[in-house]
Amino acid sequence: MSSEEPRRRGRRRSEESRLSILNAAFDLVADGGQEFTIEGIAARAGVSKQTIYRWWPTKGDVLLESLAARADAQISTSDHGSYERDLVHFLNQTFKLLRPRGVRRALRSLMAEAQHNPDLLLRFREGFLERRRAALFQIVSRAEDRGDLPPTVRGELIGDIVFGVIWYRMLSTERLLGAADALVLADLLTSAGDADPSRVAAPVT
Amino acid sequence: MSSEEPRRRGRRRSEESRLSILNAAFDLVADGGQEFTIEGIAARAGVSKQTIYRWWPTKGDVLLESLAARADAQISTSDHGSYERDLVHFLNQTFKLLRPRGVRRALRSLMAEAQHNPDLLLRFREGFLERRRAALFQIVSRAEDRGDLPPTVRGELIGDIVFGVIWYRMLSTERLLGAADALVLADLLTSAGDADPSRVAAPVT
Amino acid sequence: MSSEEPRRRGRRRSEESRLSILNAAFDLVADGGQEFTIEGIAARAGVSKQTIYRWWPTKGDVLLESLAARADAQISTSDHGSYERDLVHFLNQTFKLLRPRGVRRALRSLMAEAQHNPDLLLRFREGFLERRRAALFQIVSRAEDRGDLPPTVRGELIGDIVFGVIWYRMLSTERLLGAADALVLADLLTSAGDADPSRVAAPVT
Amino acid sequence: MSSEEPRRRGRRRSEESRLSILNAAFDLVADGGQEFTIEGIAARAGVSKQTIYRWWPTKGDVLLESLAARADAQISTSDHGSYERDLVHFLNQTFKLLRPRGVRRALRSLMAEAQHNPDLLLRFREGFLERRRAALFQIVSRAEDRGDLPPTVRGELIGDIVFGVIWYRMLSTERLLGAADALVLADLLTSAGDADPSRVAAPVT
DNA sequence: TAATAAACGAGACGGTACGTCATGTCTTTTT
DNA sequence: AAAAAGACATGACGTACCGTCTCGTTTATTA
Repeated sequence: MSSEEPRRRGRRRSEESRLSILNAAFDLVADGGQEFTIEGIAARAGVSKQTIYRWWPTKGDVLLESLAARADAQISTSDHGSYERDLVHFLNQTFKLLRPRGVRRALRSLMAEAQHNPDLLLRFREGFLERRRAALFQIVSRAEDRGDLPPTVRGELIGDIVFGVIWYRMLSTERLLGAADALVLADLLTSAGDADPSRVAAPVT
Repeated sequence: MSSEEPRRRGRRRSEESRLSILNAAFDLVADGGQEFTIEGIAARAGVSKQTIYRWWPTKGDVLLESLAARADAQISTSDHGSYERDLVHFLNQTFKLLRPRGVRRALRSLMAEAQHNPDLLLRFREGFLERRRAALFQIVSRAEDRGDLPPTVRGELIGDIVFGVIWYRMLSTERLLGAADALVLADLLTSAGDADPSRVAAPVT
Repeated sequence: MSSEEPRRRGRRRSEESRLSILNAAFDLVADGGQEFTIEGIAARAGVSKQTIYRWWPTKGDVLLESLAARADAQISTSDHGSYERDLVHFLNQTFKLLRPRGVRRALRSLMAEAQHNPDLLLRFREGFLERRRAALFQIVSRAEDRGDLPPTVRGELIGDIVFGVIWYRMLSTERLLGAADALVLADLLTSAGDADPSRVAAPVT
Repeated sequence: MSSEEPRRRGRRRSEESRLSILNAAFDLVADGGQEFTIEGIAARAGVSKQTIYRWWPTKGDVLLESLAARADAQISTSDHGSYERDLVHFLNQTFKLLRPRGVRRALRSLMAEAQHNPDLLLRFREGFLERRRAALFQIVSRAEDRGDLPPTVRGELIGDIVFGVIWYRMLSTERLLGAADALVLADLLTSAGDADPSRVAAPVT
């Protein structure tokens, strides 16, 4: 166990500062007032700017660290017996995470930051987007093992559709995704795509 | 009828300035050097800042006007005989529009701008996103008229999937969408989706 | 007689505009709010900027024209029998003209404008300052004719002292000059200054 | 005793920046090219605008600080045996200080600035004008002690006349004051003024 | 009575400087 | 060391005026 890095010299990094920075960053962006700036974070966290710069390359990275933890903690990929039921469960968990306005604002802000900083985009992808995809693919490969996976919609496209719809909605409107959307999406992804025109879809808003 | 605005008094707006501002804005953001600023646009267009502020509320709106024109001009929704063929054609045209790096950069930048300015987001939605959706829905309603539209994927979800995939890809990676993706997507959207015909889709919110 | 400029073609200069510009300029500067700008004058006078630029080179000149008229109208140099009485009368008239805060503000503003525009300073000197001096020198030369003029204080120095004190007070404080000051100043300028002619001037550096 | 400010925390004010700002301001205004602007000062001093705004409320205050130092350093009020000799000495020193065109330009510019900013005028008065008057009054009170002071010209009027003539000349013309003017002025101020000793001077406000 | 011409209001234009804000770096003192 | 405090150079922001330049309209003089 122990061993743990050879115990560096000097004062140790303040866990208190770290946490108050992460919280300040999230709170500021969640509140929606536009003062999401390094100076604003420092002021709200009661911390010097230098302390932020010492540990994170950009304010986007602060946000990223803050959000990645939340997502990992709140979305499971447990087995519910069938591909479709797993999917519905996954989607509902995800939609629930996105219910608070502040969370959506934070994610939108992070995605926006990443657009004019390629390095941050990379870290965002690896530290967040790909982890969400990996979670989804646990479900997919379990379905594959079960022989549950339909032939039409496979591979990366599944992730592109699921997260595509989620992000597109989040970025372009304030309209939330809900349980009904989870059912329709799961249905689409599990249907074999082989012709029984007798079914009638429900009317869409 | 006529109507003909009553011919206002003073000097008229300079069409030359207007165009050079739109082009300068697009060029700057397309070049990727991060100097996409009002001052940069003004300098490159040979125009005073005030002239920009007089006609557009934010630099995002300049970009929006510049991009909306391009998209309208380059994507048609012509009839190719079947829903699937129409879709493939639409998707390929769209993917082609997005081929140049500069166009993608401009769209990503605009989407990013819109994230911290709700008013701009509104204008972006109405002036761009909804117009793209409307184009797609011409194809959809033609399919409906033909009796070509499968029961599973209908209504707003079609747009959410199509544009969701496109935007998600564009915002999170540099990987282009191509002809193969067009076929798979079109196939998905046209398949009846009835592996388990007993299921009934729940109503969508 | 007549002669009268050969009567140019076209519309004649609008006396109404001219007056409302002069008044607007004076009022703005007298009110003390800092909006003493060409645009402000135009707006308040209900006139276009071009009309101001057509007839005056700078806003200082507008003010100059406005003030010169007032001074000429209100200060006479009538004969009151002695040099000293003429002086006292002249000073009191001048102090009275300067009593309204707005007049002082306008003069101060004009003097200030003239400091960073040599051409305007020239016009200010000729159109205002020298005219005030000339008025004073009517009194002085009348005294000379009478044999009333003391030997000590003569020539330009008289003007420098009188207007020096007036302007210095006006520019550096809000303290008004009054009747008592007129008496002391007149006394100083009329005293022979010959109590002890044996005095020797000190060596000059 | 000591008192010694408790040694504040962060980085200390840069004396180098302070001095180059003061010099840049003076040089710019002395050169007469009209680019006496905050941006110009910053550029010439190799300093950011923010650093100027941090320490001085207006560019006039920069100039004031620059000029006050010079005047304090160059004008003494040493004892030359008599009131008149002291005065002549004081005047000649002052005239000498004003000999360089740049110094006059700077003072005129400062006086002009102060005219549309009452707060600056206050600081100008206390930080400059009143200090010059105080210097002069050292001479006057020494004369009083000696019994040297003539009855006619006393109190504030002395300062008003001396500085009135100086400023009026400086603001309204380019004609320099010289040794001859010093003699005449000193003579005027030291003459007993008793052509008609029966008259009594009125008290000055 | 038509043509010509100057002056007018309105208002857009290219500019310059303003004063403010946020960035990322650096320096000093404290823990 | 690491932290808080805070000064620094940089650079963009959005605003205010500057002086110039069209426009369409009005008023006068000349043909």
